Amino acid sequence: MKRPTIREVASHAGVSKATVSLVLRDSSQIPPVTKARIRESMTAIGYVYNRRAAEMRSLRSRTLGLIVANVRNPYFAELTMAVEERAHESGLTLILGCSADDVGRQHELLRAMAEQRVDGVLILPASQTRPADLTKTLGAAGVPHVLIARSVPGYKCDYVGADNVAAGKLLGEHLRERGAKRVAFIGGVETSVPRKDRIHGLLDGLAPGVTALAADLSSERDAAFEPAEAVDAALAGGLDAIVAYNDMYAFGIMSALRARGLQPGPDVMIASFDNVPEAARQFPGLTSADGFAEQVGVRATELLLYPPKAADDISGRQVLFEPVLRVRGSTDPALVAGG
Amino acid sequence: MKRPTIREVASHAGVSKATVSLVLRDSSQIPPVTKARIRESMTAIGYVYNRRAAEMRSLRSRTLGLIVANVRNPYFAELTMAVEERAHESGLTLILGCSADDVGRQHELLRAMAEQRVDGVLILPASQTRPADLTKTLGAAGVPHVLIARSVPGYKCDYVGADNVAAGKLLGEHLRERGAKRVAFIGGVETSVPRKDRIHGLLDGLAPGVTALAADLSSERDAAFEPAEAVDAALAGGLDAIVAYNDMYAFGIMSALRARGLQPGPDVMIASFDNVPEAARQFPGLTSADGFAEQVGVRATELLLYPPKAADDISGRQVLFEPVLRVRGSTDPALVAGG
DNA sequence: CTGAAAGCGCTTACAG
DNA sequence: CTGAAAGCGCTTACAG
Repeated sequence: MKRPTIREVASHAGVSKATVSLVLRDSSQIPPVTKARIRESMTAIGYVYNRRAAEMRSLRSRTLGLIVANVRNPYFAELTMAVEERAHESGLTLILGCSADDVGRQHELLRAMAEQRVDGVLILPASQTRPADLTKTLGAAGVPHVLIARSVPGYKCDYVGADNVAAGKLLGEHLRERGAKRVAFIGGVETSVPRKDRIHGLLDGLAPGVTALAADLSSERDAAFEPAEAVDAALAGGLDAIVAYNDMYAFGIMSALRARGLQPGPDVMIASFDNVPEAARQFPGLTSADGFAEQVGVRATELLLYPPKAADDISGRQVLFEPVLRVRGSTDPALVAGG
Repeated sequence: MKRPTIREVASHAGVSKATVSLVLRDSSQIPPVTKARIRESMTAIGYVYNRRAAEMRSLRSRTLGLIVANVRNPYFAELTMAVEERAHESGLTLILGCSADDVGRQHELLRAMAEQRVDGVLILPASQTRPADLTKTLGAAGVPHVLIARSVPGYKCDYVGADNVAAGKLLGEHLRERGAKRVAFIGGVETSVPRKDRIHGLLDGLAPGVTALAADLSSERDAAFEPAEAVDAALAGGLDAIVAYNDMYAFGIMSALRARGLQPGPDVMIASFDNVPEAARQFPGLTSADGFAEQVGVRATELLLYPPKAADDISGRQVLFEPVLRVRGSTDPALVAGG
């Protein structure tokens, strides 16, 4: 099935291809009457603009790539929607790739996006990503890009995310105030930068008081994370609070606690990071440090669309969101009643 | 920044453009030694394949469009990931659009995808979609497409989704067996086809026994759904069970019940549709009819990639998944213990 | 205000 | 085994 081109439109309307092209872009050079006539020809023969051909000639793609590990985590889902909306507003088409936190898969996606000549890429790097992984693909192809939510040590470029160190500290201080004595950290991939940052901040926030973090309780788990196992190990060590790497881990941990007859909150405090909407819907509600999913997505897209002036810092702009703690029943019994 | 083209590669390697092109597609016409030499030239000058140019010439786009209302609902998130993975396996790039269940937005997305010359579109139609909305864009442009999860009355085309009528019936029978006497249905958009199907099946499943559905308790809500309000209305009518349009509504309803001092399960049974992973993590676990998110995504992608033979039915293939009910503590106190 | 020609970066026959 | 030419569907100067 051959689709009509501007050539067919031109001959149907009795004008040249160039004139049709100008009408397509609604040029003021063409008188309204002519425009109307040519547009009638378009609908008459069922013409559909071929944007890819146009973009090839003008050497732009009006396309934006987004790579996330996974869209099942509500944090990334929210972020993805924010990016899609912002891209759509700017007339850009969004290409989505899910890396499954796998560097090989991520590499294929980056390559495909470079070959598609995307105008830019937003990437939540897989946790094992090294600078060379990004240099080889994005760098070599000269594709503008912004890292989101996870930075890559030793790789300088624009970055947007929550301030994980500050958020961890806030959480640590909160638990100390709530009287926690022994706190375990559970979840996250060992190599993850946000994980290190969160633990770092947490220790800082817990330290000033008498509260001691039982560092040996800090369970490190990979993708095959089994909450029951981690919770058993933590409980065996004796503890009164658990900090999860993020809300998704926390949900699994809460369920594991209940299965052991323990009430999250009254029996063991639990708190985490991201503050996905589901955190508020748990029973009891889950205390969580906001991850600013939507804001991160929007700001990252804007950074990509509006590159820095020559005067700006070339070594990479950093946008960090100040932490906000959403305190709920999982660390404050007074808030368990619901509502 | 001008990127090198096959022309540069050709002159660097001392061959013609055609030879380079053949190497790019790993043609067996070119001897391995020549290939190796040309590939060295590519890396030497930093050549990146321009897939869009290639596709324009060969009149394919190797691109697939997916339109969902929103990816925040874990059901659609799961479906989106399944589609992305399946597309990636077939060497296709995924373009994602979120309609926010808005027909206008959906129209813009469909138009953009047609202009991008996607090879096909998977669409979860916005609930207000009429046949003309799809005919004008996809039909006129001759873009192959498959509807997922929601059909459009009066529009014949390939469709993949759960069997909502059968699922509703299963749920109705389950509640009848559990001794429900008065059941309210809450949530969903009034015009939604799955909603009608679910209610239809539910009534069928409840009917054979003495159980009576208080039809007047069936609250219809739009995007501005306020669970508290709906729950109050339902409780005022007197009831012992609530069926939610889907799990996301159910979570809000459970939270509203708790805020009123009612235990989901023991005090008011609650069940819903989709069976997103979060349903199992609620406390108590939420009884839900499976929505087969992953399977729906995979099958729909396959339908798009492997169009029917000429001999097949032209009026649209239908793939309906047989319902499976996941019974949990929200309708069976024996299962509340957790685990 | 409109047209003829060149070209975006590839692939596709067709020669040799 | 390799090259010269035409063309995918547009846009972009440049004339007139």
